[in-house]
Amino acid sequence: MLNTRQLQILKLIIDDFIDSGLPVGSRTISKKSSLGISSATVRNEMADLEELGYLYQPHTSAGRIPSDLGYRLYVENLLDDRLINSESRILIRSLLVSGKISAGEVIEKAVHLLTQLTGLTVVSSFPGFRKRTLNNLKLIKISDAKVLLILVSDNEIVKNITLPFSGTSQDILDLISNSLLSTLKGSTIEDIDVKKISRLKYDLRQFESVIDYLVPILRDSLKNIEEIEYHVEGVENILSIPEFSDSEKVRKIYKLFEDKTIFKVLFNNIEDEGIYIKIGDENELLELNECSVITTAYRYKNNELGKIAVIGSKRMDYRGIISVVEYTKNTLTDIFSGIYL
Amino acid sequence: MLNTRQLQILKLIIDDFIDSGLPVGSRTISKKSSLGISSATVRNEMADLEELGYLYQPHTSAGRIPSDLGYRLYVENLLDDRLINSESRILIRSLLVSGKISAGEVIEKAVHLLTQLTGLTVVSSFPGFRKRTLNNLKLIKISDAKVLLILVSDNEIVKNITLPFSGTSQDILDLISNSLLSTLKGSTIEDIDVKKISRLKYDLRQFESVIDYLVPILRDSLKNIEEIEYHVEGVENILSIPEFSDSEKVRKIYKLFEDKTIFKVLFNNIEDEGIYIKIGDENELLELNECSVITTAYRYKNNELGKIAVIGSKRMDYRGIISVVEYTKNTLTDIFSGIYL
DNA sequence: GTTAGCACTCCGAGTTTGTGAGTGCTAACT
DNA sequence: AGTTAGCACTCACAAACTCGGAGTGCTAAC
Repeated sequence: MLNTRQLQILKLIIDDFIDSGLPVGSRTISKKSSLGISSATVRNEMADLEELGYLYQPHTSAGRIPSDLGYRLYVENLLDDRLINSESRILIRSLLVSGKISAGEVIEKAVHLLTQLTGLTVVSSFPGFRKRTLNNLKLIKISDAKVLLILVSDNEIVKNITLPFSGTSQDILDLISNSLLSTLKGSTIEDIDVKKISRLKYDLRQFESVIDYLVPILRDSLKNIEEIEYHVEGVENILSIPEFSDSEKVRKIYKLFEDKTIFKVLFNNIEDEGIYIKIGDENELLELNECSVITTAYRYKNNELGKIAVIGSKRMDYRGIISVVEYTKNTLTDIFSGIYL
Repeated sequence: MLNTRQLQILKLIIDDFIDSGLPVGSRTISKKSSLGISSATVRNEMADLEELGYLYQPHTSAGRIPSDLGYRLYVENLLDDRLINSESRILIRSLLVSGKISAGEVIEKAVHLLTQLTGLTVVSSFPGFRKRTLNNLKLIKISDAKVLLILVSDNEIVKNITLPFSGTSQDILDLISNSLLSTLKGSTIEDIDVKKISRLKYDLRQFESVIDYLVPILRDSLKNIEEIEYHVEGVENILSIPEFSDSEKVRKIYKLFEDKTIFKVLFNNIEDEGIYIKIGDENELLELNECSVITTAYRYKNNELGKIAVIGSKRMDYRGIISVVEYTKNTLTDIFSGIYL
């Protein structure tokens, strides 16, 4: 569709705009280009590129700015090979020594690192809990009126749930814990239902009244378990996007991140480990239509996907950020595949 | 020092400035005041008040703005009786039905409510953990390589600590848990030391090698326990303070809240259940010298203090906010004193 | 002690002006 | 046919200017 020279010019314009944030004029390109081309010629090409929708002018007699379509072409065809500098590589790779800490903490660390390295806003999701099978379980007495239920899934996620539950001792709770565990171990969390729990009554007939009391509480609590855990960091970096100099817009974005339900939308359609890029209006969330979002998924124990999104200005350094995100994703996949544990 | 009329005028000026945010002129006060006083007279009084340091002019020929000293006088002597509207009262009182949920969750809910009611930034601290005595403890196997240590304090705080610990079964962990608990129950968390833990070796001679492995890990983990838990909400409301239209300042504040060590400074010197007010430069943290901070402490189980701070513009509605904060504090104290459990 | 009156100050909003970067178009050149 | 020099034109942005209004301090009279 576009000839080589047009592509070159488009790339130069976008590179320059990403760098400066100012509309790019024909003279700038003429001087930068190694084609030995005059500004007049560049102007002609620019007019064509604008007609095709890759560029636009904020006003007559201003230089050009890439449109969303222009960025799209840029990220798909005009990015140089992804490369990641060795400092970043070493930093990210340091996640590997985290065999000692929990999976959730690894993700937190990864999000923190990505925020540092990109200077942008980073969001991650951790694979679901409800569909996992139960591996361990304990009831722990906290006070006369409260008991803590600890659930451990096969993917090492731990959930603490506080239950209102009085008049029992830790010894009885231990017995109930063990019974519960032997009944439920291997079920998926979402499959745990009253029927299964009720079986307890027969195993532990001497505590029937306790069990009667516990069952409905347990059922309600299990229903309320959050499906996915999210981590967010660097929201304040939104402030450095010039489009958000208006503080009302910034507040909207903040509100957006406070309500974690929106992350479902953010990670919608991310179904493999590829790098997904959404530019401006391509984002479903219209609060983000001045942003670009780079998303990918890491593989958790070969069968589930955790997700990572980096949110920044449309003028972000796509090449650098994609490479860092990709490297982080691969590292996480490696860690969770167990190779390095 | 100041006569009644001067106080009245100062109050009118500050009320007006809090309302409008614009320098207040003599004519405005002359019209508002029920004293039947001309603007010229007000001007004379204003000149006096300025000389005494309670007011200042942003420039000649502008109206007056209260100085930090003026605000100080205002909050100490000129506030009407604190009153709280019944909707707020009901909302806050609804925290009482939270006997079912954990203390930490109650605080979170309270912080959320305060953010809603004040429209400002709210920070809270929850009483220390290290100085509490240990009430319960469990080791739970998460995977082949990881064990979760659950600690429960006498004030119902629960800590999860993941330990790298391989090659053992839940049965052995249960035995160790029980031994550990009987050894440590009643110690304060910070008093748990290697000597005490080592006693295990003699109780559980058959698992000597396991214990040898566990002790140093446990010791290191206990050292790293966070003293105090903090909750923050509504940081985005900082954006609506006009002094923070400069986005660089906002970033600084955000950075401030990311590093929770600063909360220690914030809650420094708050040692009883009174209402503390810091205005502008009175704040130790110079990032907050355009803000006012209202702080108080709720009583936790009669012997410890949790703390609450509301951070907003110097132009905040002191009366309303103080009353809401005070009512929340009292409600939390009631809840944790156990009266309503 | 209070107030009317007045000269004075100064901000801020609106207008004017000038400049520079950029454009599109045309005509000449290769 | 593609490229380029040249030129008239456009427009945003910044600096300079103008002007009205809100507010002041001071003085003199009440």
